Amino acid sequence: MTAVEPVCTEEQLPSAARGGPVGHTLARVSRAHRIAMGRRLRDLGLYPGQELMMMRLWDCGAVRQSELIQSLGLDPSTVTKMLQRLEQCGYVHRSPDPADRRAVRVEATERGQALRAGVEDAWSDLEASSLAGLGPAERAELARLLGLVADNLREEAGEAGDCPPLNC
Amino acid sequence: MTAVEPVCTEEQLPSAARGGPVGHTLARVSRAHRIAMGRRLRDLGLYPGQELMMMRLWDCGAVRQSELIQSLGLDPSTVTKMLQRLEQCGYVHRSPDPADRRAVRVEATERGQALRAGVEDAWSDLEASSLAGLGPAERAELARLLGLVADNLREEAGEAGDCPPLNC
DNA sequence: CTCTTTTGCTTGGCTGGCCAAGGAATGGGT
DNA sequence: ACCCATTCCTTGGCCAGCCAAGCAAAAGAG
Repeated sequence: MTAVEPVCTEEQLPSAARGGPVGHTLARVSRAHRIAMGRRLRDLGLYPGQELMMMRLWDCGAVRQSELIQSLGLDPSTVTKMLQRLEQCGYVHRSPDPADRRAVRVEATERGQALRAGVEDAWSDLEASSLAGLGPAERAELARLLGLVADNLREEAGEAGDCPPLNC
Repeated sequence: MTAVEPVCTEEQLPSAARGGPVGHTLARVSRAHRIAMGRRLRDLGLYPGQELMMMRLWDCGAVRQSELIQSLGLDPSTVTKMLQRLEQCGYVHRSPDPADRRAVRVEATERGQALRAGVEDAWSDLEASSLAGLGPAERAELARLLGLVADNLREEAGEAGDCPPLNC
């Protein structure tokens, strides 16, 4: 079953998107992916997007907020609000950095740590589901191509000279 | 999967995302893509997401709101609010459907039509920028693989039996 | 002809995410 | 020592997008 079924294929892309078929597909896929992830995360008590922040905290332990902002590539205000909510849920603890009174140190609480297994399962599960039918070579190729696009977009985003020390 | 390149490649993916590297990259790429698109759209007076709705209207002329919902795959409430804003901006006109007093007919105004060229340019431009360095074969492969993932996700989303008449 | 279900859309509430503006603290230059 | 630029974070405002409820009209039972 190679699924060449003439069923519904292209989801008829808008003619105005002729100039950007890949981008269009990318947008659709990503939204579906996010929704599917959100469904899994809801059972864990998280909203889509929060899991990425928690991952960073699981990896890095206590971290300055600015490093979170950097590593996630998010707007500072976004991070502030997300952390406020995560703190209110008890997943995260914030404390003033003694060495720099402007800064805030963030770390996952025990409740936050407890989410890790569930989140990892959710990601693995979704990965399996969304890549079903793709062979290892195809998966690798998809990852590679997405990486290229990511590089192009990162470059266009202005700050080409990225890749900072990342001391975490 | 070799990819042990010490450069900068992977944007060091969180270890908790090991189970879903493709999904993780997908999320990042898509966000960057959306932002880059938003930058272009702002000059036109649109917010990211709205252009997809306008495309549909450009293609279909007057359309029932429910068909918009269906074809975009969005939540009804999302569409309602987007249309309210687009209407307030004068890009869209909404009128009650005489044949079905529950329904609403939507169409692009002249001001809305006027956006078309700009949006198409924006999409083409972003497509070129984001796919720079990829050959035609790679682009096709990327589109194909994304399509497969889209199918998988659509299926998982429950309503497998989709593919409605779509009389537009 | 009435009662129930289904369809279409709206409102309210919540999150992620952006930008713009602003307030502290730090650090660099003179 | 001083002042100014930079960094770090917060607040407010706005939009896309979700879900849950709800209301009105249309389509199906009975």
